[in-house]
Amino acid sequence: MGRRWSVAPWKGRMVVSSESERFIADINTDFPEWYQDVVRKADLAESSPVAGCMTIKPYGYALWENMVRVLDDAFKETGHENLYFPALIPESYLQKEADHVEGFAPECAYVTHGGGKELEERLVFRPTSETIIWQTYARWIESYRDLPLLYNQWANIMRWERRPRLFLRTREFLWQEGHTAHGTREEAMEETMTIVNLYRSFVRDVLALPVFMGRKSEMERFAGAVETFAIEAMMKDRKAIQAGTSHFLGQNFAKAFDVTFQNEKGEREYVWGTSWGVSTRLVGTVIMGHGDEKGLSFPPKVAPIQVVIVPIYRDDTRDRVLGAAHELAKDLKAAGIRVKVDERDQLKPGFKFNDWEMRGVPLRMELGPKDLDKEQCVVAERVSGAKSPLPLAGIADALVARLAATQKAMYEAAETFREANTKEVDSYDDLKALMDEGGFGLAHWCEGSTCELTVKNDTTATIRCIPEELEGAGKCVVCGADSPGRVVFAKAY
RNA sequence: CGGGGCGUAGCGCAGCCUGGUUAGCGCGACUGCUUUGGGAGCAGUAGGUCGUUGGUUCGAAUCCAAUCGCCCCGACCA
Repeated sequence: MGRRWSVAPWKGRMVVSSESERFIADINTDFPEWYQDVVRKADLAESSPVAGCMTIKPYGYALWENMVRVLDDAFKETGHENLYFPALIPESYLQKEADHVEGFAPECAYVTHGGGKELEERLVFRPTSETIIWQTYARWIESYRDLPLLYNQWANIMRWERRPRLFLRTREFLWQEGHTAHGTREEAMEETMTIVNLYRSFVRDVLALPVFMGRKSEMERFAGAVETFAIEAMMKDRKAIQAGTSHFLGQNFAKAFDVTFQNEKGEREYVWGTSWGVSTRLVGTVIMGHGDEKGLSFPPKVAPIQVVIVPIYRDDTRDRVLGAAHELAKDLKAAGIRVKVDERDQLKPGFKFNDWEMRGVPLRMELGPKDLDKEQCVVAERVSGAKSPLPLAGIADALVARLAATQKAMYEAAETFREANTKEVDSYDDLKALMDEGGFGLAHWCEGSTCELTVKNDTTATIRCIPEELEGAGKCVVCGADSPGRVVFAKAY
């Protein structure tokens, strides 16, 4: 898998491989390789001895943890409680909902032996927990007084994917899955929408990425759901990624697992359900949504390290500079900033600059003896590359403000990028051309599966979602029939 | 599951076609000295069942077969 690097002509020699190994592939010409490079070289994760599974390393896990913290608070604020169901599910449970089993059976992993003996009934390692949860809810729910049930769990999931990629599609991954039960259709639908809107705000305000939010077509719907809603973000290669889903389950699982309650009038009714989730795929979403030719670029709100201090010293100034760096770090920490002092003694500052840029740290502080003499430091921004001196007095407040500005700038850049690569198209030829060059195509669709499939076969692009804001009469771009609105077409992860 | 590429030191590679001393190189690691404001230099040290199994041969990293794994494209799929 050798990589060739172009010769820098003025140097008059080949850039040797030892040098180029420090660099990453070109994001514009070799996106998949770029992705692998940044994940590996930034120490986010690596693949494991078991195909398709990954070891998440501390820097990558910290990113996930930051997302988990914000989301978990948001779930609790909206009235949800956490609990935990086991990973192993009796095979027979999975069989009870017809669409569900059809959707998940091909990618299930089974436990067949335990204690040295073959099990009487195989156990499925959960590909999602609807079945075991609804089986249990049947016992937990008796009356309208037990409703709503607003539960969430943080768990690992196993789906035997055929083509795994770190964070984007792994056989084992981490996620949260909310499973709620309600007394009325309206209430369950409201819950579905509350969560998908929560996901949208999270991705916008915390991950700094704009999304399209909308209904899924019947073809793209979750196995067992009546309606699926999703948020779709654009990656730097102009492909779409589904960043979160929220499902209105209707009474499908209640009927499959006989989950009923007595209403105020004493009548038995089936309960209404929802389920919703986001996963470690969000890490991949951030990587591909913000990365550039220099590597990763993390929004301050989730960056494991928000400010890195690179001390610059010689032997005779080491103690002075390092001492000042640690004092500053203490101040920044007190101001709530996630800060790190890069004390690696054997590396030159220049190397560290590039290293932390590749690893996506939003702000870098350079601190040397000359700065200390002037009671200042030099602050460099990852996104703009701009470097400027800042007085040490009041530095914590100044950096808090810069982090906020960076968060905003990153969202705006992502939005500009998405706008530039999103087009309304009104002919099938235009749609095919756009899907070929990459980007989101907003086109009218008659809601027929035949037309949807035609597009998929011709372009490999799919309908990512059907946003409410694109409603309005028109003619289907494929067949010319009446269309209730535009939908988002794109190639997707 | 189909097409293509690849498994040699922690990482990146050469060697294989045309079998033959002790399997090389760069980076990294370790030790020492000099360095340190945009990817440091010199000297020395350690590090390998050549993915695995079987076969051909006096002799296999090299030839043959099988097998496992990784990457890309496609099919399938959150």
